Amino acid sequence: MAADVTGRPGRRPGPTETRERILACARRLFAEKGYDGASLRGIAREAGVDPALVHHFFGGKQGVFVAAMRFPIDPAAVLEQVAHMPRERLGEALARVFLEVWDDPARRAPALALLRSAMTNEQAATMMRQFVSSALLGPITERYRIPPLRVQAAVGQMIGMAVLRYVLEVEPIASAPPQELAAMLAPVLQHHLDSS
Amino acid sequence: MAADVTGRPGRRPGPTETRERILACARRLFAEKGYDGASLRGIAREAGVDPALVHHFFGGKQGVFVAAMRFPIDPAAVLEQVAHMPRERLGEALARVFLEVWDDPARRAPALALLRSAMTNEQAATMMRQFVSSALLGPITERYRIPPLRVQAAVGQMIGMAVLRYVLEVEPIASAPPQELAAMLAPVLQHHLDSS
DNA sequence: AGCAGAATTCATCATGTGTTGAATTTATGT
DNA sequence: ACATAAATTCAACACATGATGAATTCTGCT
Repeated sequence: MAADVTGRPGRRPGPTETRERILACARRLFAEKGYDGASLRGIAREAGVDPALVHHFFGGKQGVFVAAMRFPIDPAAVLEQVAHMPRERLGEALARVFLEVWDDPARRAPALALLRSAMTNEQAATMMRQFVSSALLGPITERYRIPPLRVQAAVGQMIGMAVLRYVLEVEPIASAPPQELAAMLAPVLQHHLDSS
Repeated sequence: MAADVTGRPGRRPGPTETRERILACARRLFAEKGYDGASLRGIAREAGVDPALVHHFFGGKQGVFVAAMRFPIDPAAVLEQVAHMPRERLGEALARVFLEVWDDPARRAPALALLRSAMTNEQAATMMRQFVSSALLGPITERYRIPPLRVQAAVGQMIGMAVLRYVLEVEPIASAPPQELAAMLAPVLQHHLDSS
Protein backbone atom coordinates (compact mmCIF):
# COMPACT_ATOMS: atom_id res chain seq x y z
CA MET A 1 0.00 0.00 0.00
CA ALA A 2 2.98 2.33 0.28
CA ALA A 3 3.73 4.50 -2.72
CA ASP A 4 6.41 7.16 -3.05
CA VAL A 5 9.79 5.81 -2.13
CA THR A 6 11.17 8.97 -3.66
CA GLY A 7 11.41 11.39 -0.78
CA ARG A 8 11.35 14.50 -2.88
CA PRO A 9 8.49 16.96 -3.13
CA GLY A 10 6.50 17.99 -6.12
CA ARG A 11 3.82 16.41 -8.21
CA ARG A 12 4.26 12.81 -9.38
CA PRO A 13 4.17 11.89 -13.06
CA GLY A 14 1.17 10.10 -14.51
CA PRO A 15 -2.48 10.29 -13.52
CA THR A 16 -3.15 10.50 -9.78
CA GLU A 17 -5.17 8.09 -7.73
CA THR A 18 -3.75 9.24 -4.42
CA ARG A 19 -6.96 10.82 -3.23
CA GLU A 20 -8.80 7.52 -3.50
CA ARG A 21 -6.01 5.65 -1.79
CA ILE A 22 -6.15 8.05 1.14
CA LEU A 23 -9.90 7.67 1.41
CA ALA A 24 -9.63 3.89 1.39
CA CYS A 25 -7.08 3.93 4.19
CA ALA A 26 -9.14 6.46 6.10
CA ARG A 27 -12.18 4.19 5.94
CA ARG A 28 -10.19 1.27 7.19
CA LEU A 29 -8.63 3.15 10.07
CA PHE A 30 -11.81 4.92 11.11
CA ALA A 31 -13.60 1.58 11.03
CA GLU A 32 -10.91 -0.04 13.15
CA LYS A 33 -10.30 2.67 15.72
CA GLY A 34 -13.10 5.17 15.50
CA TYR A 35 -12.79 8.88 14.86
CA ASP A 36 -10.73 9.80 17.88
CA GLY A 37 -8.56 6.73 17.76
CA ALA A 38 -7.53 7.13 14.15
CA SER A 39 -5.04 9.89 13.39
CA LEU A 40 -4.41 11.99 10.34
CA ARG A 41 -0.81 10.95 10.49
CA GLY A 42 -1.70 7.30 10.76
CA ILE A 43 -3.88 7.55 7.69
CA ALA A 44 -1.13 9.37 5.83
CA ARG A 45 1.39 6.72 6.89
CA GLU A 46 -0.85 3.92 5.64
CA ALA A 47 -1.35 5.69 2.36
CA GLY A 48 2.38 6.33 1.97
CA VAL A 49 1.89 10.06 1.88
CA ASP A 50 2.75 13.18 3.83
CA PRO A 51 0.22 14.20 6.50
CA ALA A 52 0.00 17.65 4.97
CA LEU A 53 -1.35 16.12 1.77
CA VAL A 54 -4.30 14.64 3.60
CA HIS A 55 -4.95 17.98 5.19
CA HIS A 56 -4.60 19.69 1.82
CA PHE A 57 -7.09 17.41 0.11
CA PHE A 58 -9.81 17.36 2.73
CA GLY A 59 -9.16 20.46 4.78
CA GLY A 60 -8.66 18.73 8.10
CA LYS A 61 -9.40 15.57 10.03
CA GLN A 62 -13.12 16.18 10.15
CA GLY A 63 -13.11 16.69 6.38
CA VAL A 64 -11.48 13.30 5.89
CA PHE A 65 -14.13 11.74 8.09
CA VAL A 66 -17.14 13.13 6.29
CA ALA A 67 -15.54 12.33 2.94
CA ALA A 68 -14.92 8.78 4.10
CA MET A 69 -18.46 8.46 5.42
CA ARG A 70 -20.34 9.44 2.32
CA PHE A 71 -19.56 6.38 0.33
CA PRO A 72 -21.85 3.50 -0.24
CA ILE A 73 -24.38 4.10 2.50
CA ASP A 74 -27.07 4.89 -0.07
CA PRO A 75 -29.28 6.44 2.59
CA ALA A 76 -32.40 6.20 0.50
CA ALA A 77 -31.48 3.51 -2.00
CA VAL A 78 -31.18 0.89 0.71
CA LEU A 79 -34.51 1.71 2.22
CA GLU A 80 -36.07 1.51 -1.22
CA GLN A 81 -35.79 -2.26 -0.95
CA VAL A 82 -37.79 -2.12 2.23
CA ALA A 83 -40.20 0.66 1.53
CA HIS A 84 -42.48 -1.11 -0.92
CA MET A 85 -43.07 -4.24 1.04
CA PRO A 86 -46.28 -5.42 2.53
CA ARG A 87 -46.29 -4.55 6.16
CA GLU A 88 -46.36 -8.13 7.31
CA ARG A 89 -43.00 -8.83 5.68
CA LEU A 90 -41.22 -5.74 6.99
CA GLY A 91 -39.23 -7.68 9.56
CA GLU A 92 -37.96 -10.11 7.00
CA ALA A 93 -36.98 -7.34 4.59
CA LEU A 94 -35.21 -5.29 7.25
CA ALA A 95 -33.26 -8.29 8.50
CA ARG A 96 -32.16 -9.15 4.99
CA VAL A 97 -31.03 -5.63 4.13
CA PHE A 98 -29.25 -5.25 7.45
CA LEU A 99 -27.19 -8.38 7.02
CA GLU A 100 -26.57 -7.66 3.36
CA VAL A 101 -25.01 -4.30 4.13
CA TRP A 102 -23.03 -5.39 7.16
CA ASP A 103 -21.69 -8.54 5.56
CA ASP A 104 -20.22 -6.70 2.60
CA PRO A 105 -16.82 -5.42 3.77
CA ALA A 106 -16.93 -2.41 1.49
CA ARG A 107 -20.25 -1.25 2.86
CA ARG A 108 -19.49 -2.35 6.39
CA ALA A 109 -16.45 -0.09 6.75
CA PRO A 110 -18.29 3.25 6.88
CA ALA A 111 -21.04 1.77 9.01
CA LEU A 112 -18.56 0.37 11.50
CA ALA A 113 -16.66 3.63 11.52
CA LEU A 114 -19.80 5.57 12.29
CA LEU A 115 -20.92 3.13 14.97
CA ARG A 116 -17.54 3.14 16.69
CA SER A 117 -17.07 6.89 16.44
CA ALA A 118 -20.55 7.80 17.60
CA MET A 119 -19.85 6.32 21.00
CA THR A 120 -17.27 8.92 21.97
CA ASN A 121 -17.41 11.71 19.41
CA GLU A 122 -20.24 14.20 19.52
CA GLN A 123 -20.20 15.06 15.83
CA ALA A 124 -20.20 11.43 14.81
CA ALA A 125 -23.03 10.86 17.27
CA THR A 126 -25.01 13.61 15.58
CA MET A 127 -24.40 12.01 12.20
CA MET A 128 -25.60 8.67 13.47
CA ARG A 129 -28.64 10.18 15.16
CA GLN A 130 -29.57 11.84 11.90
CA PHE A 131 -29.09 8.63 10.00
CA VAL A 132 -31.24 6.69 12.44
CA SER A 133 -33.88 9.38 12.48
CA SER A 134 -34.18 10.43 8.88
CA ALA A 135 -33.15 7.27 7.08
CA LEU A 136 -34.82 4.66 9.28
CA LEU A 137 -37.33 6.18 11.66
CA GLY A 138 -38.75 8.76 9.31
CA PRO A 139 -39.69 6.62 6.32
CA ILE A 140 -40.96 3.63 8.28
CA THR A 141 -42.77 5.65 10.86
CA GLU A 142 -44.79 7.66 8.39
CA ARG A 143 -45.25 5.12 5.64
CA TYR A 144 -46.56 2.38 7.88
CA ARG A 145 -47.88 4.45 10.77
CA ILE A 146 -45.80 2.64 13.34
CA PRO A 147 -45.01 4.44 16.62
CA PRO A 148 -41.39 5.67 16.76
CA LEU A 149 -40.69 3.82 19.98
CA ARG A 150 -41.45 0.54 18.29
CA VAL A 151 -39.23 1.31 15.36
CA GLN A 152 -36.42 2.31 17.69
CA ALA A 153 -36.73 -0.94 19.57
CA ALA A 154 -36.27 -2.76 16.27
CA VAL A 155 -33.33 -0.55 15.33
CA GLY A 156 -31.87 -1.28 18.74
CA GLN A 157 -31.97 -5.00 18.09
CA MET A 158 -29.99 -4.49 14.91
CA ILE A 159 -27.46 -2.17 16.50
CA GLY A 160 -26.89 -4.58 19.35
CA MET A 161 -26.27 -7.39 16.94
CA ALA A 162 -23.80 -5.26 15.02
CA VAL A 163 -21.96 -4.50 18.24
CA LEU A 164 -21.69 -8.13 19.29
CA ARG A 165 -20.87 -9.49 15.85
CA TYR A 166 -18.70 -6.85 14.24
CA VAL A 167 -17.26 -4.78 17.05
CA LEU A 168 -16.76 -7.16 19.94
CA GLU A 169 -16.64 -10.20 17.70
CA VAL A 170 -18.03 -12.48 20.36
CA GLU A 171 -18.49 -16.11 19.45
CA PRO A 172 -20.59 -17.81 18.29
CA ILE A 173 -22.51 -14.85 16.91
CA ALA A 174 -19.47 -13.42 15.12
CA SER A 175 -19.13 -16.49 12.92
CA ALA A 176 -22.76 -17.48 12.57
CA PRO A 177 -24.02 -17.78 8.99
CA PRO A 178 -26.11 -14.80 7.87
CA GLN A 179 -29.23 -16.83 7.17
CA GLU A 180 -29.27 -18.14 10.70
CA LEU A 181 -29.09 -14.60 12.04
CA ALA A 182 -31.74 -13.43 9.62
CA ALA A 183 -33.98 -16.22 10.81
CA MET A 184 -33.60 -15.06 14.41
CA LEU A 185 -33.83 -11.38 13.56
CA ALA A 186 -36.85 -11.31 11.27
CA PRO A 187 -39.60 -12.44 13.65
CA VAL A 188 -38.38 -10.16 16.41
CA LEU A 189 -38.25 -7.11 14.15
CA GLN A 190 -41.67 -8.04 12.85
CA HIS A 191 -42.99 -8.31 16.38
CA HIS A 192 -41.69 -4.88 17.32
CA LEU A 193 -43.25 -3.32 14.28
CA ASP A 194 -46.52 -5.18 14.68
CA SER A 195 -47.83 -4.38 18.11
CA SER A 196 -50.17 -1.43 17.88
CA MET B 1 -15.53 19.42 43.36
CA ALA B 2 -12.16 21.19 43.55
CA ALA B 3 -10.19 20.77 46.72
CA ASP B 4 -6.72 22.11 47.46
CA VAL B 5 -6.50 25.81 46.79
CA THR B 6 -3.22 25.67 48.63
CA GLY B 7 -0.68 25.09 45.92
CA ARG B 8 1.99 23.66 48.13
CA PRO B 9 3.10 20.05 48.24
CA GLY B 10 3.01 17.60 51.09
CA ARG B 11 0.31 15.67 52.83
CA ARG B 12 -2.90 17.42 53.85
CA PRO B 13 -4.07 17.43 57.47
CA GLY B 14 -7.04 15.34 58.51
CA PRO B 15 -8.26 12.03 57.16
CA THR B 16 -8.01 11.63 53.40
CA GLU B 17 -10.85 10.87 51.04
CA THR B 18 -8.96 11.95 47.94
CA ARG B 19 -8.71 8.45 46.53
CA GLU B 20 -12.47 8.11 46.44
CA ARG B 21 -12.92 11.53 44.91
CA ILE B 22 -10.53 10.61 42.13
CA LEU B 23 -12.36 7.37 41.47
CA ALA B 24 -15.70 9.15 41.31
CA CYS B 25 -14.39 11.66 38.77
CA ALA B 26 -12.75 8.86 36.82
CA ARG B 27 -16.03 7.00 36.57
CA ARG B 28 -17.78 10.10 35.36
CA LEU B 29 -15.20 10.93 32.74
CA PHE B 30 -14.77 7.38 31.50
CA ALA B 31 -18.55 7.12 31.21
CA GLU B 32 -18.74 10.37 29.27
CA LYS B 33 -15.80 9.98 26.93
CA GLY B 34 -14.67 6.37 27.03
CA TYR B 35 -11.22 5.10 27.91
CA ASP B 36 -9.27 6.79 25.14
CA GLY B 37 -11.22 10.04 25.31
CA ALA B 38 -10.75 10.57 29.02
CA SER B 39 -7.31 11.68 30.15
CA LEU B 40 -5.39 11.19 33.34
CA ARG B 41 -4.93 14.92 33.50
CA GLY B 42 -8.59 15.59 32.94
CA ILE B 43 -9.49 13.31 35.80
CA ALA B 44 -6.90 14.96 38.01
CA ARG B 45 -8.21 18.39 37.06
CA GLU B 46 -11.77 17.41 37.92
CA ALA B 47 -10.65 16.01 41.23
CA GLY B 48 -8.61 19.13 42.02
CA VAL B 49 -5.42 17.16 42.26
CA ASP B 50 -2.05 16.81 40.58
CA PRO B 51 -1.90 14.28 37.72
CA ALA B 52 1.02 12.57 39.40
CA LEU B 53 -1.18 11.74 42.37
CA VAL B 54 -3.55 9.77 40.19
CA HIS B 55 -0.62 7.92 38.73
CA HIS B 56 0.78 7.33 42.20
CA PHE B 57 -2.46 5.88 43.54
CA PHE B 58 -3.35 3.61 40.70
CA GLY B 59 -0.09 3.07 38.90
CA GLY B 60 -1.16 4.44 35.54
CA LYS B 61 -4.17 5.16 33.40
CA GLN B 62 -5.10 1.54 32.96
CA GLY B 63 -4.96 1.11 36.72
CA VAL B 64 -7.46 3.93 37.18
CA PHE B 65 -9.75 2.30 34.66
CA VAL B 66 -9.83 -1.12 36.25
CA ALA B 67 -10.23 0.44 39.69
CA ALA B 68 -13.13 2.53 38.39
CA MET B 69 -14.74 -0.47 36.73
CA ARG B 70 -14.90 -2.78 39.69
CA PHE B 71 -17.56 -0.93 41.55
CA PRO B 72 -21.14 -1.91 41.75
CA ILE B 73 -21.39 -4.26 38.80
CA ASP B 74 -22.03 -7.19 41.13
CA PRO B 75 -21.28 -9.67 38.40
CA ALA B 76 -22.95 -12.53 40.18
CA ALA B 77 -25.26 -10.73 42.58
CA VAL B 78 -27.26 -9.22 39.76
CA LEU B 79 -27.74 -12.49 37.99
CA GLU B 80 -28.90 -14.01 41.28
CA GLN B 81 -32.18 -12.19 40.78
CA VAL B 82 -32.56 -13.86 37.45
CA ALA B 83 -31.08 -17.26 38.10
CA HIS B 84 -33.85 -18.75 40.21
CA MET B 85 -36.75 -17.86 38.01
CA PRO B 86 -39.00 -20.21 36.15
CA ARG B 87 -37.84 -20.35 32.59
CA GLU B 88 -41.02 -18.89 31.20
CA ARG B 89 -40.44 -15.64 33.10
CA LEU B 90 -36.79 -15.20 32.18
CA GLY B 91 -37.49 -12.43 29.69
CA GLU B 92 -39.42 -10.43 32.21
CA ALA B 93 -36.75 -10.83 34.87
CA LEU B 94 -33.92 -9.90 32.52
CA ALA B 95 -35.73 -6.83 31.28
CA ARG B 96 -36.39 -5.68 34.83
CA VAL B 97 -32.82 -6.14 36.00
CA PHE B 98 -31.44 -4.50 32.88
CA LEU B 99 -33.49 -1.34 33.31
CA GLU B 100 -32.93 -1.30 37.05
CA VAL B 101 -29.17 -1.23 36.64
CA TRP B 102 -29.08 1.21 33.75
CA ASP B 103 -31.54 3.63 35.27
CA ASP B 104 -29.53 4.02 38.46
CA PRO B 105 -26.89 6.65 37.70
CA ALA B 106 -24.41 5.15 40.14
CA ARG B 107 -24.57 1.75 38.52
CA ARG B 108 -24.95 3.11 35.04
CA ALA B 109 -21.61 4.95 35.10
CA PRO B 110 -19.32 1.91 35.00
CA ALA B 111 -21.58 0.15 32.53
CA LEU B 112 -21.62 3.15 30.21
CA ALA B 113 -17.87 3.54 30.57
CA LEU B 114 -17.31 -0.07 29.61
CA LEU B 115 -19.74 0.09 26.71
CA ARG B 116 -18.20 3.25 25.30
CA SER B 117 -14.62 2.14 25.83
CA ALA B 118 -15.09 -1.33 24.40
CA MET B 119 -15.84 0.13 21.00
CA THR B 120 -12.34 1.47 20.45
CA ASN B 121 -10.09 0.01 23.14
CA GLU B 122 -8.98 -3.57 22.91
CA GLN B 123 -8.54 -4.11 26.64
CA ALA B 124 -11.94 -2.69 27.43
CA ALA B 125 -13.36 -4.87 24.68
CA THR B 126 -11.83 -7.89 26.34
CA MET B 127 -13.36 -6.89 29.67
CA MET B 128 -16.75 -6.53 28.07
CA ARG B 129 -16.46 -9.81 26.21
CA GLN B 130 -15.63 -11.54 29.45
CA PHE B 131 -18.53 -9.90 31.20
CA VAL B 132 -20.92 -10.91 28.46
CA SER B 133 -19.54 -14.41 28.32
CA SER B 134 -19.04 -15.34 31.92
CA ALA B 135 -21.67 -13.21 33.64
CA LEU B 136 -24.52 -13.53 31.14
CA LEU B 137 -23.93 -16.28 28.62
CA GLY B 138 -22.36 -18.80 30.97
CA PRO B 139 -24.98 -18.94 33.71
CA ILE B 140 -28.04 -18.76 31.49
CA THR B 141 -26.69 -21.08 28.87
CA GLU B 142 -25.93 -23.90 31.23
CA ARG B 143 -28.68 -23.45 33.79
CA TYR B 144 -31.49 -23.36 31.27
CA ARG B 145 -29.86 -25.23 28.40
CA ILE B 146 -30.40 -22.42 25.94
CA PRO B 147 -28.16 -22.25 22.86
CA PRO B 148 -25.55 -19.46 23.15
CA LEU B 149 -26.64 -17.87 19.91
CA ARG B 150 -30.11 -17.30 21.32
CA VAL B 151 -28.78 -15.78 24.48
CA GLN B 152 -26.52 -13.50 22.49
CA ALA B 153 -29.42 -12.32 20.39
CA ALA B 154 -31.19 -11.36 23.60
CA VAL B 155 -28.09 -9.65 24.95
CA GLY B 156 -27.83 -7.82 21.66
CA GLN B 157 -31.32 -6.43 22.07
CA MET B 158 -30.35 -5.01 25.44
CA ILE B 159 -27.06 -3.58 24.25
CA GLY B 160 -28.76 -1.90 21.32
CA MET B 161 -31.29 -0.33 23.60
CA ALA B 162 -28.54 0.93 25.86
CA VAL B 163 -26.80 2.48 22.88
CA LEU B 164 -29.89 4.29 21.64
CA ARG B 165 -31.11 5.37 25.06
CA TYR B 166 -27.99 6.18 27.03
CA VAL B 167 -25.24 6.80 24.49
CA LEU B 168 -26.94 8.42 21.52
CA GLU B 169 -29.88 9.65 23.58
CA VAL B 170 -32.26 9.47 20.67
CA GLU B 171 -35.84 10.50 21.30
CA PRO B 172 -38.33 9.21 22.16
CA ILE B 173 -36.54 6.17 23.54
CA ALA B 174 -34.19 8.23 25.69
CA SER B 175 -37.06 9.66 27.72
CA ALA B 176 -39.44 6.74 27.67
CA PRO B 177 -40.57 5.51 31.09
CA PRO B 178 -38.82 2.31 32.18
CA GLN B 179 -41.99 0.26 32.46
CA GLU B 180 -42.86 0.98 28.87
CA LEU B 181 -39.45 -0.23 27.78
CA ALA B 182 -39.68 -3.26 29.99
CA ALA B 183 -43.02 -4.08 28.42
CA MET B 184 -41.47 -3.99 24.95
CA LEU B 185 -38.31 -5.77 26.00
CA ALA B 186 -39.67 -8.68 28.00
CA PRO B 187 -41.59 -10.58 25.31
CA VAL B 188 -38.75 -10.23 22.82
CA LEU B 189 -36.15 -11.50 25.26
CA GLN B 190 -38.48 -14.32 26.19
CA HIS B 191 -38.95 -15.19 22.52
CA HIS B 192 -35.22 -15.37 21.93
CA LEU B 193 -34.72 -17.62 24.91
CA ASP B 194 -37.68 -19.79 24.09
CA SER B 195 -37.16 -21.12 20.60
CA SER B 196 -35.41 -24.45 20.74
C1' DA C 1 10.40 12.11 70.40
C1' DG C 2 11.53 10.14 66.62
C1' DC C 3 11.12 7.75 62.42
C1' DA C 4 9.09 4.98 58.52
C1' DG C 5 5.77 5.58 55.32
C1' DA C 6 1.99 7.64 53.04
C1' DA C 7 0.03 11.78 50.63
C1' DT C 8 0.86 15.42 47.71
C1' DT C 9 2.98 18.68 44.41
C1' DC C 10 6.54 20.20 41.04
C1' DA C 11 9.34 20.12 37.11
C1' DT C 12 10.45 17.58 33.28
C1' DC C 13 10.73 14.14 29.37
C1' DA C 14 9.57 11.81 25.21
C1' DT C 15 5.94 11.19 22.16
C1' DG C 16 1.99 12.03 19.35
C1' DT C 17 -1.45 15.17 17.69
C1' DG C 18 -3.79 18.63 14.09
C1' DT C 19 -2.50 22.51 11.58
C1' DT C 20 0.08 25.89 8.77
C1' DG C 21 3.09 28.11 5.27
C1' DA C 22 6.47 27.75 2.11
C1' DA C 23 9.02 25.25 -1.45
C1' DT C 24 9.25 22.10 -5.41
C1' DT C 25 7.72 19.35 -9.18
C1' DT C 26 4.48 18.04 -12.62
C1' DA C 27 0.12 18.59 -15.51
C1' DT C 28 -2.96 21.36 -18.20
C1' DG C 29 -4.93 25.03 -20.96
C1' DT C 30 -3.83 28.61 -24.15
C1' DA D 1 6.19 28.01 -25.17
C1' DC D 2 4.29 29.91 -21.34
C1' DA D 3 1.53 30.59 -17.33
C1' DT D 4 -1.51 28.99 -14.08
C1' DA D 5 -3.01 25.42 -11.24
C1' DA D 6 -2.59 21.13 -8.98
C1' DA D 7 0.06 17.58 -6.34
C1' DT D 8 3.43 16.73 -3.11
C1' DT D 9 6.90 17.15 0.56
C1' DC D 10 9.40 19.64 4.32
C1' DA D 11 9.92 22.05 8.53
C1' DA D 12 7.90 23.86 12.25
C1' DC D 13 4.45 25.24 15.88
C1' DA D 14 1.50 24.91 19.76
C1' DC D 15 -0.53 21.77 22.43
C1' DA D 16 -1.92 17.57 25.05
C1' DT D 17 -0.76 13.22 26.67
C1' DG D 18 1.21 9.43 30.05
C1' DA D 19 5.08 8.70 32.73
C1' DT D 20 8.94 9.54 36.09
C1' DG D 21 11.86 11.06 39.92
C1' DA D 22 12.65 14.18 43.39
C1' DA D 23 11.03 17.15 47.01
C1' DT D 24 7.81 18.42 50.78
C1' DT D 25 4.42 17.78 54.39
C1' DC D 26 1.69 15.18 57.21
C1' DT D 27 0.12 10.59 59.92
C1' DG D 28 0.95 6.67 62.77
C1' DC D 29 3.69 3.53 65.21
C1' DT D 30 7.06 2.73 68.70
